[in-house]
Amino acid sequence: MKASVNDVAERAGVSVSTVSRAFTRPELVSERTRKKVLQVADELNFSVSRSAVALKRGQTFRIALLAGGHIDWFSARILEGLNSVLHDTGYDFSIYAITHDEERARFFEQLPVRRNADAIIVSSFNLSPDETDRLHAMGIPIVGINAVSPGEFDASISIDDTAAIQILVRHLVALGHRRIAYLYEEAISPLRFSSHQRVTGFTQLCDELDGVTGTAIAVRHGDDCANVAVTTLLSQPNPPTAICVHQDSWAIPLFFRLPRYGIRIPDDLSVTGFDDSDFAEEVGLTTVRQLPRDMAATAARMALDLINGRTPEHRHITAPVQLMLRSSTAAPRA
Amino acid sequence: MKASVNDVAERAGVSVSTVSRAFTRPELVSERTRKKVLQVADELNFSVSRSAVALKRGQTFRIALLAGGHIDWFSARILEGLNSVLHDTGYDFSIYAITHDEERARFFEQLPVRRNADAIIVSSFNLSPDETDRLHAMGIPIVGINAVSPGEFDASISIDDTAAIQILVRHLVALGHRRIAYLYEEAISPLRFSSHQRVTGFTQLCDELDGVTGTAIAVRHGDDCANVAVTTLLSQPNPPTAICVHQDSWAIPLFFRLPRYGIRIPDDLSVTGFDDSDFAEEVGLTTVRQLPRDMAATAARMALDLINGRTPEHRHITAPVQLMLRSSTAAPRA
DNA sequence: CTGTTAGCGCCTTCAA
DNA sequence: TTGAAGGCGCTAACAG
Repeated sequence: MKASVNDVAERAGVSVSTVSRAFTRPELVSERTRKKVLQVADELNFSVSRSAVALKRGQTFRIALLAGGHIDWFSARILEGLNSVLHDTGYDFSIYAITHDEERARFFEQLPVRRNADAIIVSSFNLSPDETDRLHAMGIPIVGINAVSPGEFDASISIDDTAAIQILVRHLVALGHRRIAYLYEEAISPLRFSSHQRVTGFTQLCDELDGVTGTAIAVRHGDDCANVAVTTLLSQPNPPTAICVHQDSWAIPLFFRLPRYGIRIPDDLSVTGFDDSDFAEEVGLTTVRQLPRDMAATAARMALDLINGRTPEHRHITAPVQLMLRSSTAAPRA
Repeated sequence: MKASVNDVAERAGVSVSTVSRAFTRPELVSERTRKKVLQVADELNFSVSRSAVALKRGQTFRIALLAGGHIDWFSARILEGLNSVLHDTGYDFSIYAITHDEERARFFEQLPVRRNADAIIVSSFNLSPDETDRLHAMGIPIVGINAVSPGEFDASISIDDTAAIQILVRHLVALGHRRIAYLYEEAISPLRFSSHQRVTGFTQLCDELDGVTGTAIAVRHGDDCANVAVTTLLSQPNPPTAICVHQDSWAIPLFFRLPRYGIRIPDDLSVTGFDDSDFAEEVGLTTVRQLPRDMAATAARMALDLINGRTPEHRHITAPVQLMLRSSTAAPRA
């Protein structure tokens, strides 16, 4: 059932090293021998054992992925992108799904990755200096995706969250909006997610722009975004005329529930999202597109470079974003 | 940087076997020795190399996951569920993302999993007898999730697709609907996805029920579900009063676009989904809930049992579904 | 171009 | 309770 190089060697009448070479460096083996070996290998259902290669070469052929515990639209794209590059090079994934702060603490304390991954990819996490140090102590390359860290990653690719949110703000201001709200996720832990930069980017630009009032409103985890939105709209005489939400999926409740309470989009309220995820086009949501699948593929290539001792052409990349204009934004009514 | 059992042994003044035992069978080592070893291991940043253990034990500590190339809501839950059980037992994932038919053919021809996974988990695939045979030839346990196969899996967990769709039909019929349409995904290859059973289940029950007309309509991959729906409604004098769609996400376009053309849900048309995925509650979609995360966790436990030579308590499990009544279904208007 | 051999890091008899 | 030694399957010198 399980043939090894020895079995193949014996049956093909060659030595084990020839078998090994026939697979790893075919150019060193004569055409005829190689064909013979490959044929026998096939007959015997042989294929190279990654564990053995790993042991011999001192690699693990495993990539650790540190990401949020819930695989949302973004994380799913990240996995797809990583896999599209890494799978064919023989790499598998160790998925460290971090849901709670305790898990996070445990991860950084125990570093279970030690000696069991060739690289670690950090997605959408902000790391503290301490955490970055711990990671580096493992002695393997660390690649960040949308992960800002005071320390340095060996490589990284991220969108410019600040610039991205400001594009949306400028779009709204150009339409004539002067009172804008931003609904963001109240972080469970202070350093949780890198996208928190959007909040500060939003606030800053609104402050700078003459006559523009920007209000950042925290949505507690588990709270309903629509309730928060309506509360905001009803709690002041001059409510915002536009609401930016942290990510596209938050806009769904707004689209469905606001009209029932007499608030039409975009007539009474403009709404913007973030991500350009699956249904954004469907519902006509103005948003900022990022391409996490592509970002992850790039991150994977950089990781491979670093693992193999090559220097990636670029080590720190800013990924492009694009404003997607749709029907959820319009000029405010007089 | 990379300490091995030898380093730990030397520094702790014991033999390598003692170090090994301190980790794998602590009960065989005296309290004092064990503490000493663990302490030194910590100082040296030691942790057991999975590659070496794998080689020694003849396992791989990898699980192959065969699934669709796009990680949708369902696949993401599957990954979460598998990882929740398998991660802590030292298992990583080899993700075989099958997008095209050629990829599928290549997979079954080359069987790259050979000797590089301890089990294979097949999610949402229908396998041909040939494919099942090929899989079995690898000599590792095969566990199916929502995967129906003429051959046998070593273990499986699936919902009853036929029963599930029929619950929805009966719900609609009880409300008074007599003309019902079912929008299903036209399979790219005849054996593609197991959920095709829903179509036959739908058609069968409608045929059986007196006075009920069921129409199954194929939606081509990439086609817009809303266009298909409106076409259906306008192409006959007595159009359906209810539409069942293949999965929740297809309902989103209906909710958004139908009202613009004067079709209100549920007043003019009842709509049902399938899955109870994230936004279903938000938009008030009547649907059937399945719990893929739980199913995957169960599948993972069965896989572990089979890998370790244990017999799972149940080998073939039918997972529960539940009708989720919401506001997208109502009695048809006279 | 091909064969021989040592050893990657660990576990597991077997012996003490 | 601990130690010594072989070998899991493969690759990379080194030798021929």
